[in-house]
This record gives sequence, C-alpha cells and structure tokens, in this order.
Amino acid sequence: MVSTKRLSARPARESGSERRAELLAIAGELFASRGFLATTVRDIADAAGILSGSLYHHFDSKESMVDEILRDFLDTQRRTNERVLREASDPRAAIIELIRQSFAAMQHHQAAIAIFQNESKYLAQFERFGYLRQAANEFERTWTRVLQDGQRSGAFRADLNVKLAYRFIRDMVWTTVHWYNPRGKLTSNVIADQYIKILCDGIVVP
Amino acid sequence: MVSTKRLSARPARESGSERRAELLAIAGELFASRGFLATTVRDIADAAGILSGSLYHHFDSKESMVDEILRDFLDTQRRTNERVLREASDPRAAIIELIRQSFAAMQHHQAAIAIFQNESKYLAQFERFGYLRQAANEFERTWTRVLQDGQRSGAFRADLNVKLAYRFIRDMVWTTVHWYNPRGKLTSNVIADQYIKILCDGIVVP
Amino acid sequence: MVSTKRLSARPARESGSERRAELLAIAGELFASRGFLATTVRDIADAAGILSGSLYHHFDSKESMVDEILRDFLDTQRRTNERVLREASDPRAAIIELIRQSFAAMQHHQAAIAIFQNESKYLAQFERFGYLRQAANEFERTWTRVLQDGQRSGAFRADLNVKLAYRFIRDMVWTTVHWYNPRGKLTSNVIADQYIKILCDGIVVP
Amino acid sequence: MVSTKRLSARPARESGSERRAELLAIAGELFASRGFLATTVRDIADAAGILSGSLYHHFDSKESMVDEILRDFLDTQRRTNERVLREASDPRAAIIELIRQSFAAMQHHQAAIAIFQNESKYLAQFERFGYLRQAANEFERTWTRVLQDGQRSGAFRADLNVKLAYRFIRDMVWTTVHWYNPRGKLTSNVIADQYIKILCDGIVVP
DNA sequence: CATGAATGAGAGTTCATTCAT
DNA sequence: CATGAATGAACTCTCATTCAT
Repeated sequence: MVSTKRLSARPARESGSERRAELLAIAGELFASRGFLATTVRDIADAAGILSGSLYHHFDSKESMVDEILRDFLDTQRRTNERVLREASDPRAAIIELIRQSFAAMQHHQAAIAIFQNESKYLAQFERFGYLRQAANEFERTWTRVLQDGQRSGAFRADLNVKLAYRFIRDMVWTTVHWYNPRGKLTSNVIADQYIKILCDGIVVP
Repeated sequence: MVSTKRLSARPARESGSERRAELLAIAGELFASRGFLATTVRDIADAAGILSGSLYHHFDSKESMVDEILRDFLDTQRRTNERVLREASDPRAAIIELIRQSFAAMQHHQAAIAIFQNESKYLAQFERFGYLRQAANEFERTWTRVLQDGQRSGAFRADLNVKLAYRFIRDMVWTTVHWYNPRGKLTSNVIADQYIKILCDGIVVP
Repeated sequence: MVSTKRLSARPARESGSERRAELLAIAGELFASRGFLATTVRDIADAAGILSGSLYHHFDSKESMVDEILRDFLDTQRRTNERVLREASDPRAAIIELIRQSFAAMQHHQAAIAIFQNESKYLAQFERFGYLRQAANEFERTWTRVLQDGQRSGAFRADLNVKLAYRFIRDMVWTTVHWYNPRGKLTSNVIADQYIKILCDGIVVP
Repeated sequence: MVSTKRLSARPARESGSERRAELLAIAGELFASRGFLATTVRDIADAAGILSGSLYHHFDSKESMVDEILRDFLDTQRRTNERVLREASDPRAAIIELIRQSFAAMQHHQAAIAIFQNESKYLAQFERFGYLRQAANEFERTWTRVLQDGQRSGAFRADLNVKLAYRFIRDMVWTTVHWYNPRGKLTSNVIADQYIKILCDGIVVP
C-alpha cells in the first residue's frame, strides 16, 4: 500500500486542508461585511473560535488570506467566462448568459465579489495584488468585444457607447452584491431576469 | 439692533472659515480615493502642509471631518430632489431629471458621493452616523414613489419590480463615481444621456 | 531678523534634537548590555520614562536607532584614523597611535563599539546594514597597510603573518569593550599602555 | 549481576541517542552562526527536516539544548586544562600549551566556543546558567595562577599586570572563533604558533 | 517518533488624540 | 494657529511550547 505520508515538512501553510477552507470562508465573510481594514485578525480568530496567533499556522498574513480568496474567485470566473463565450450562439445570447452567470456566482462567491468590488482599489496599490488590475482589464476586454460584435451584427443599438455600456452592465451586476441576500426572497435568478429585461428593453413602455 | 457678530472669538471648530473648507476638501479627496480607514490624519495634515496635531484646532476628530462632508452633500442633494419633484411635469420627466441631477452632482461633490458610497456601511454602525441610513431610506422612498406613479400612469412597464428597478437605477448612478474623471472626455452630461437612453429603451434593437 | 522657523513639516524624525540624542544614548546602553534582539522597544521606553509608542515620534523603528548609533561611531572613527595616518611619523608610531585612539574611543563610544562587535554579524544580513561590512573592510585595509609598511621598513618582525597580526590586534582592542568599566580603576590609558607593551615586546623576558 | 541496561524505555530526553547528538550539532551551528535569540526552534527543526514540535521529544526546551552544548564543552575543557597543568614542566610551557589546547578545541567545539563567547552574558542572567560565570571564574583563576608563578620565577616580565595579561590572552584566543574556518588554509596550529610568538616576543624587532 | 493544530505571551509598530509652549 | 512631544489602545505578527492523534 502506498504511504500517504507527506514528503514536505511544512504543508499546512500551502496545501488546501479543510480547516484552511473553513477559515477562509470565515475571513471572507468578515472582509466582505466589514471591510478588509476594519476586520482585525482577532475578529477572524474569534469568529473561528481560536486565538489570533493560531491563524498564522495556516496563513502567512492577513493579506495572504484575502489574496487566496480573490485568486480563487477570479480563476473560477475566468473559466466560466471562457466557457460561456465558447458556447454562446450570438452576441445577445452571450451577454445575457454572461450576466446570468455573474449573478449565479453570487451564490457561492458573494464574499469574494464584495471584496473584489470594495477593496481592489486599496489592495491594488501593493505589488502583490497587481493581478487585480489585470483581471479587471481582462474582463473589460471580454465584455467589450461581445458588445462590439453585437453592434456590428445589428443586435445592439448603433448609438451605444460601448465603453460606457460595459461599465453600465458591470456596475449593474456587481453592485447587487452589496444588498443581495442569498436567503432572501429575491433569488439571483429573479434579479438576473429583471435586470436583463431592463437592460435589453428599457423601463419605458414603447 | 443686536449685532449678529459672534460675541467671543469662538474657536474655528464651529465657524465656516475658509481654512476649514480647504482642509475639508483635502480630507474629502483622500477619504474618497484611499478610503476613510486607510487615510490617516497625518496624511491629511501632510497634504495640507501642517502637522497632524494642528488639525485639531479646526475639527474635533477625524469623524467630525467626514461627518461634515457627508452632511453638506446630503443636505444639498435633498434640496435638489425636492425641487425636481416640485417642478417635474410627469414621472418619466421626474426620473430623467433626478438622474441628470445626480450625475450633475458629481462635478462638485464627487468626493462626498464616493465616501457616501464606500463608507456608509462602515460609518453607519456608529450612532453618530445614523442619519446615513435615514438619508438612504428617504432617497429610496422618493424614487420608489416616482416609479410607482409612472407605472400606474402607464409610463413604465407593468412587469417592473419597482424595488429592484430602484436599486438598479441607484447603483447605476452612484457607482459611476468610482471611475468618473471630471477632467476627462466623458462629461457627466454625456454619461447621463447614454445611461438614460439605456435605461429607458434598453440596448437591444427592437 | 531671520526667522528660525523650520520649513519642513516633520523635522523631529530626522534632525538632531536633544531628546533624540538622549534617547539614542539610552537605547545604545541597552543594546550594548543586553543585545539588540534581547532589548525590546518597551525596555528602551521604560528606561526613558515614556511609552513605547512615543519612541516612534522620534525614530522610524528599532533598526533606525541602532543604525544611527553605528553610523555616528563609524564616521567618527574613520575620521580619527585618517588624521592619525596623516600625522604619524612612521609605521610603529602609527600602529601605537591607532591602538591608543581606539582605546580612547571607548570613553565616549563604548556602547557603539560593543554593538558593532556583537551585532554586526546579525545586522549585516539586512541590506540596510551593508555598510557594516564595508566599514570593517576599510578598517582592515588601513591597519594592514601600516603593518606591511612597517615590515618593509624593518620595524616589525619579518616572520609576521600580516593578516593574522591585524586580526590579533583588532580583537585585542575591541574585545576590551566587553569588560571595560569607564568608572573603574583601569583607565583606558593604562590598558592601552599595557597592551601596547605586550604587543610590541611580548610577555617573555628576553 | 544487575543489568546496566535501563529498565524502562526512558524517553530519549535524557539518554544519549545518536539522533540527539545530530540535533544538538545542528542546533549548535545555528546558535553559533545566528545567535541564540535569532535562532528559532523552527530554524532548527527545518534544518533537521522535522517539525518544530517534534524537537520536544528530544529536548525539554530551546534552553536545554544550549545548556547541554555548553556543559559538554566546559567539561571537556576543564579536564584538558587540568591535564595540561599536571603535565607542564614550567609556567612558560604551561601557558603555551594552554593556548595551543584552546586553539585545538576549535576543531571540535567551534560552535560551543562561539556560543559561550556570544551568549554567556545573556544566558547567565538566568539561574539555570549560573555555572557559566563559575566556569569563567575558574578559568581565570587557573590562568592567572600560572601567569603569577611565571612572574615569580622570572619567566615573564615583572611589569606585567597579571589581570590584564590574562584578559589579553583569553580574548586573543577566544575571539578567533569568530573568523576561524576549519576548512580554510589557516589551520588552528598555524594560528596558535603565530599568536604564541606575538604574545611571547612581541611584533617589534628588538 | 513525528505530525499538525493550537496556545498565550509578548514583540514591533501605528495612529487618533491631547496639550503645554 | 501651529508645533512637537507624548499618550494609550489596538494592531499584525512571532515564537516557544503543548498535546491529541
């Protein structure tokens, strides 16, 4: 039988143990609800039922925690976006599905999304978090391309400022995270449908 | 006749001296761009060319500064909203003008708006800033009423979830503050026009 | 009359105020007697009669304190060495005067010398303290040159290993700092005389 | 006949297993090169390829490690000194042999010597390490006696301050440990010869 | 014997705030 | 009005040590 013993002498800080995941979830909730700076490592430790020093058995620093949370989310989202683009039949369907998937992400990544929204500006000033800007740029390029394709194919209004429309949609989707309640009456599906309708057809009766 | 001049040389802490206004402007920019917590009183003092202790000749605390910034903005905005509602001919015109005025506010209150957006959640946990929640509720009531009136009068789609539509519009307007550049090519008027068009008629060609 | 008001907004951390000098003296004594690592900033603050946080009004960090102490000492010592070499008539006189000056330095720089001796190895691993290695090399070059000159001129034994002789002398001088007591019976002059005699003529009766 | 084997499987904490010796050697190197305080138990464990907690199967504490290292060295050195004194024909030969043996010790006890040199002051403040001061005193008594005997017998200069001469010799010998490289060109024998020559006859040509 | 999760004390540092000058 | 020295609480992080598995 093959030994399962670890070869490395200090695995905990790097591998994906269950405890780590639990702690990251706890930290994520706090970062999202109180803000990164306003959340102390003692807050996190208290919420986890351990002492603050014990967190450093699992993570190098508070920054490492938020780093891991954000990377996880961005990786997932990037993969989802790529899949949507591969499978969409036309620009209109692509935009709608991108939006729907973004709302869907709120169910499992609400904390990460909120952190990405609220703390990117602060964190991106540190070299370590340079990838946040890169990710934002990549998203922008993706969405903008779809909007342009749709405009060329006649699916979207010609008088649309694509850059502004992108920002409009992006903000519309992500700011929802601030008030979305996964246990509330408004499911992410309902919100997505309403927003897509407003976006596509406007609020005014023609 | 009783003089309106102050009897004693009251400390500047309460009067509206020019220096105060300057300092508030400096503090506002920093709060808006770096975040309230990430901005130290020394940052503010440095930017003003004085020592941090000297700020306390003008303000009681860091909180007092943000408090004054936010109250100024909310008072102005409230008065503007009231005027718009008095003068608007119908719900559609009212909504459009409310949006246009919100965008217009960005020219003189960008910092305050950003702070209101980013820090309300954090600040509202302190009793002193309870008025932030009240102001938010008041705005919601105002806008929601207009949307409902418009729905009843047949101006807006009947299948609109008014609460969601309000949030949609609110977020759409306020998040702009994060990327709006008062010295950039996109004037607040252009942004307002584009957003109103999307909002009213959607992005899809009918 | 010319104003003496400072132009800079934050002078204390950089200029040479009296308080700074006092605090540095206190810190130096502690670093020398307990070791740099074993001395906490709270120890220093306690000895100075203030709180630990108050130290940071004057210094950026514990490292900055030891940095300033060491730079002061090395600068002084470098200048003294240069003067001795300029004024010495021959290598034998130069070596004797270098040693005498080194012992003399103990009266005003005992703490700095002890720190330089004890903590150089630890501190030099940080980039900031790279100059410690440079200073050591410079001292070595100076002393070695004098020893070689003396050997060539026939003043010193020909069978002397110059590199070893340098280390011998250097260690002989600097280790004294560990037990030298400026208020004890053995003045630095007495020690210097004895050591120079041993060094020049040996302990054995010819 | 009573077995000398231990009756129970006593924990390795007290026995002299090979693993213990290995670990002590590793710890000794680190204590010597980085300093006792600057060496963490994790450093030691990492160097040994185990986790820090596992060290506590072998030793009670970090202090126990350094304690054992120092006791080993001091015992050996004490026995060597006693043998030298028994066998030496006269004070001059005794001093020379003491020095030679001290240099010889560097080959197997370099780490211990360095630790004794660097950390005695710090460690001796704890009761447990009171024996460090005693050992130092004992060494001083031994060497001083030999120097006095030699002075009386006319072997050493009469104008020698014995106390100072002792310190001179002691420091001369022990500080070598800071730069001695057992794999370098300068063998401990060469260094001993040079230093003994300087000590006995001085550096100046008579 | 070793692991890995945890403890608990204490380290260096930050920062809003105060106040005599 | 401004300075500059100080406070005091809180912060992130370190580390020797313990112990169930």
